[in-house]
Amino acid sequence: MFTYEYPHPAVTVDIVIYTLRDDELKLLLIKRGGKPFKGKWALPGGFIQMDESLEEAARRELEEETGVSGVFLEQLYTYGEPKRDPRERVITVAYYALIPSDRVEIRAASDAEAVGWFAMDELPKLAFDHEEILAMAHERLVAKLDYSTLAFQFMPGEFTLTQLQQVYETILQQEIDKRNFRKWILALECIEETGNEQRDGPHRPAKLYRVKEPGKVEIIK
Amino acid sequence: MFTYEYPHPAVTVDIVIYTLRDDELKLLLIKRGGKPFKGKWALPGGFIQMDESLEEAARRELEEETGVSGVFLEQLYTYGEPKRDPRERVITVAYYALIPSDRVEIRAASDAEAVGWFAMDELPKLAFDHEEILAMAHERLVAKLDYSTLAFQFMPGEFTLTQLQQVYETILQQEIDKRNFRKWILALECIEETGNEQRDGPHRPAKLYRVKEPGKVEIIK
DNA sequence: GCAAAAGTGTTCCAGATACACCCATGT
DNA sequence: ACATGGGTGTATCTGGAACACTTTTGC
Repeated sequence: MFTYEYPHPAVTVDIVIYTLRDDELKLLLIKRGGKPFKGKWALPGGFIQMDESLEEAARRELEEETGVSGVFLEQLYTYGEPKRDPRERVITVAYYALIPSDRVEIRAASDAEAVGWFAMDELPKLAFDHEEILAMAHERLVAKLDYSTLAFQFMPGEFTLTQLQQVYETILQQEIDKRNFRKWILALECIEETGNEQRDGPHRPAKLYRVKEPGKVEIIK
Repeated sequence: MFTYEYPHPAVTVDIVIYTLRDDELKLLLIKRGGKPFKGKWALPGGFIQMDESLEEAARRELEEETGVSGVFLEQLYTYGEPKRDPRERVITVAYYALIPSDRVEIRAASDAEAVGWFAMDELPKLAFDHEEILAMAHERLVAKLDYSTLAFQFMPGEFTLTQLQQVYETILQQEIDKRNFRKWILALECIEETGNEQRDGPHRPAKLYRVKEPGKVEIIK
């Protein structure tokens, strides 16, 4: 038992975990195994521990649910409406994470009945205020695609320009001219040819590229 | 006394309160009257109450320190390093506020020895991690000046284009071409002539403008 | 009439957009 | 040989940047 002179809220982290799969933007949801909202889908997350920072808490939860570490993770917003959790006052610090398409590996965590990747257009109703969190995460993702090199965080170690273009087209939901896209992306000087080619059908092989500084997300324009 | 099954952090809000005064960007600091960091300067802020939202807490603190309400206030970032406060685990949700130059009125709050407006180049050493908060607030302010109509939040009800230009020049710390600035700002169609003029010296009077939708901050470009 | 700030247009350049064909391969 | 996706260049448009003189007033 822990006792304080003044009331304290509980603090959680919730994470919007994005990846690209089957040419669709997908995010990870867990089916809640406990109260409240038992049986409803929700963002992965949990209570912070007293000896870890907020980002450490988010990375711990991320790894518990997906097994991945070292991926892009950024704080999104903090939600603290007094009644957002029916149990007690809970303030949640929301993060969003991007997982490269070749590192997806779901692990069912103990406190969830089920885990699943959902496309944006097949989302179930969510627990708490998680739909609001999702809306803000998506807004941020779309915005950052435009003014930063965030999209590279979805790419595997080697990729073709067409694959990269599909990432932009999938998230922005609009077609992009191939020549202009290539001119623009190469002018950023953030990627380089690996020298390898990908051949996967009756057509000319595609050059493979890699990101020069994989961890880095630069502001552009 | 308040008792919980698991340990809970304390949660505070801290506010970076900006205004423009004497052609300088200034922010409000308070001299701490209590422990920890007694006698040091810090951002205004305080513990959240259990029945108010985070933004309500920030607005309450803002009004306690300055007397103003209804001004621009936006969440900045949440800081939660385990040791950022020596007393106990304290997580702070930082906000920043912009006060129009004609509404500045300091009120000394009970928990502060002194209150003062500081220019960016005359800041004292600050308590806690408040310098980090300030750095992020300034970064956000400068960025938003470029891609939104945030600057209007500093303006009084009526203002001249030269005054508006000075706001940009002061915050961005660079000179702007008068003709290009006027062309750009008028093309936004966010301000309109009031019909009044300001005459204040041996020169041609300046037209006065007002913001069409004073509360609104639009994303531009 | 002079000093001081307000007001006003045009040229130039760079970056974004629009657009269509040839290339290398597997079957 | 043909079907498939990979790869490339030019003309145009648009928004930003550079730049100097006239206007109105108070003294």
